[in-house]
Amino acid sequence: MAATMKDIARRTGLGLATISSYFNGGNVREKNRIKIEEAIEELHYEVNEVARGLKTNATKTVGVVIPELNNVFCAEIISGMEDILRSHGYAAIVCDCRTDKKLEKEAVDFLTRKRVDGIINMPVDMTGAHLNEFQKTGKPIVLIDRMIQGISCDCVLVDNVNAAEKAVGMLVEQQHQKIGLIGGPDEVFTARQRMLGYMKALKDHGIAVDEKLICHGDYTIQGGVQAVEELVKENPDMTAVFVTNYEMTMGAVIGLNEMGVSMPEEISLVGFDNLPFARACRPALTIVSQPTEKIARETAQIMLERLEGREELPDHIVRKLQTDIFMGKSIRRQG
Amino acid sequence: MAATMKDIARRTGLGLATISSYFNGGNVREKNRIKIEEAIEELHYEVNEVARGLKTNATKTVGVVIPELNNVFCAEIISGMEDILRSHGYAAIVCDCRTDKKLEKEAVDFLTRKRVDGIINMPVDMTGAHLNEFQKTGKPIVLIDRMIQGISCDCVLVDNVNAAEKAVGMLVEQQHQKIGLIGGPDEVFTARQRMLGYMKALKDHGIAVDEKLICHGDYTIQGGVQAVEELVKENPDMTAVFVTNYEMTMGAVIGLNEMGVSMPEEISLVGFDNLPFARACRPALTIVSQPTEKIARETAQIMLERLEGREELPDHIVRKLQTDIFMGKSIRRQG
DNA sequence: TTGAAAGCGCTAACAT
DNA sequence: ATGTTAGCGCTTTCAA
Repeated sequence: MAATMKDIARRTGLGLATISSYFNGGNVREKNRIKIEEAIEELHYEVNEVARGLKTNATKTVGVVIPELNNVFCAEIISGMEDILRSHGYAAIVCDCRTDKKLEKEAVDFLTRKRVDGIINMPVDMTGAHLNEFQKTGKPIVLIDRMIQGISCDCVLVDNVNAAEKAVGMLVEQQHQKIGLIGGPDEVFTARQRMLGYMKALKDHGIAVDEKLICHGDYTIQGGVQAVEELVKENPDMTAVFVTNYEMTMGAVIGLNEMGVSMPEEISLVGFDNLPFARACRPALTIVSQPTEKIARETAQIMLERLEGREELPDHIVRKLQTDIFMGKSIRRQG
Repeated sequence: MAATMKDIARRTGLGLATISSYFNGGNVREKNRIKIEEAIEELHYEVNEVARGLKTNATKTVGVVIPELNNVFCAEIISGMEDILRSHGYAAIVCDCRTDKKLEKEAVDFLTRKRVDGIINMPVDMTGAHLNEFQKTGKPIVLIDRMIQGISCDCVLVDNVNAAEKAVGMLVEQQHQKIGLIGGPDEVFTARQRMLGYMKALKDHGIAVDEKLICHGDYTIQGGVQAVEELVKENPDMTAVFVTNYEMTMGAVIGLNEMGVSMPEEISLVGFDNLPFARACRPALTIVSQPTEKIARETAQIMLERLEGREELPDHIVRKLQTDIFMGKSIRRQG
């Protein structure tokens, strides 16, 4: 069995409170401090965070619930957050719910039982039902990427309407008129926002929205392949496509590739996310690039402030970040 | 505050042991079971796993320490493992150590304090020093992808020598002789294995190993870019390259792209990992494909057996999995 | 500064 | 089948 504080107390002849005080930054006489440190060394003592958590009602652990770890956008954000959280002594329990509402609810309940100090969630269930019970604990929730109407909590978002607008605007500037959209599932917040931006850009330039040019993918690679195939088949006059997430962008490139449709000669393309992939394509892809680093940092910081912050914070913080465009060579000037 | 078992006891008029028994599958009279369930419902009771963990000395949590979450190979494996672990009631605390030995040691100590029931590790420090203390707890360790000499524990590996041999063999069959290697850091186990396979393949076909054709990258995208640029510059007679991980494969494709070197006309290429990326390239890449799903499953299963298994297991299980080749069009027949 | 003791929420003997 | 009780390892009053 691992050594306990009791063992240290016995070995040093000191009381439990003194040892505890030592670990919690209290004042301990110099010679006792030395005795304690020797005992720790010899016994290989490591604080038992479980016991501490039970007593203090704080586990120094935050739960992270996301739709797919196996999705570069999510992985990058988690990687960044975990780094910051751990450097502040917090562990991250990551739960991948496979874009499944039932699993998402289960994950939140699971984390509730684990008594995590807070939850960071990129929500799948847009009703927020999965968070209701947890919210009653009064512990902080930070939502990433997608807002939920009914839930009042902090939120780190990306300005997706603007992102899509800029992307489609660039195509229009190059004289494209028949611009296809490979959108995401209609129930996903970001997908709706990006669709909105697409429509806004068209309308602002006096181009009519054509339903036939809009295709709802499912944010997966295979979905992107299918969508682009469908779009190309159904719209011989289409000259450009805007793809609204990374996986589908990759899928669209695969699809064009395998159909033998040349880019940008036959079809111009603006994709989403993942700079390295954009650079690896031939020709390099023009893409919307999301600030994953910044999302990670903001989210972790807000969570840490809620957990540790002394000063009063506003009721719920909403941060909206802007995207960049990486200019590749996948857009051809039309006409 | 959250409801406790005491609250349920009070509300139902039953004793603590009965409630505990209810939660742990003991026998409880039907009418009491109903009373308990009503109380749970009304009080929104959720078991406190922290308290349970303190008592049972088992946290139902496993630690996962990896070099980079932001690396598709790692992300895929974690995603798969987490799924299986959670479906068995285990949480996964993921620690990304950024390929830093110091951070890796810190992560393991951190997890030790958190009293995780076991650790899954894709090791960075090949001396295994970071695991010594944890191993003294007697709790299970499962290593992924890289074996450590000094540490006796379970291990799920990929047959990387064979993988590289097959890959290089394919190039030789197409009459390539001057085959470049973009290898990984020399201190990484898999990198050495892949290098071994490369050499073995050349020797078996009577081709002399040329140091100038070997380049050590760092397993990153940017490293791949640099490596391919160097190799192409230094070796005008080189006709093919074998790249030994996904990030560098992407980097190599970017490099060729940006140098304007055509593939496979000027340079044939065999890459590593990530089927979708291979398909998205033009032309599609021929790659070595690692069984990430299977690695995840095997690892999680071994861990679960160590944690729950009644039957006696061998001292340390070593599983070695085979790779596949995905045939793209990035190899040109030479001469 | 240090020690004694209570208690966080749960499980597991043991007794009934 | 159910109740009583001790104790997991820690923090935190309260006294000394």
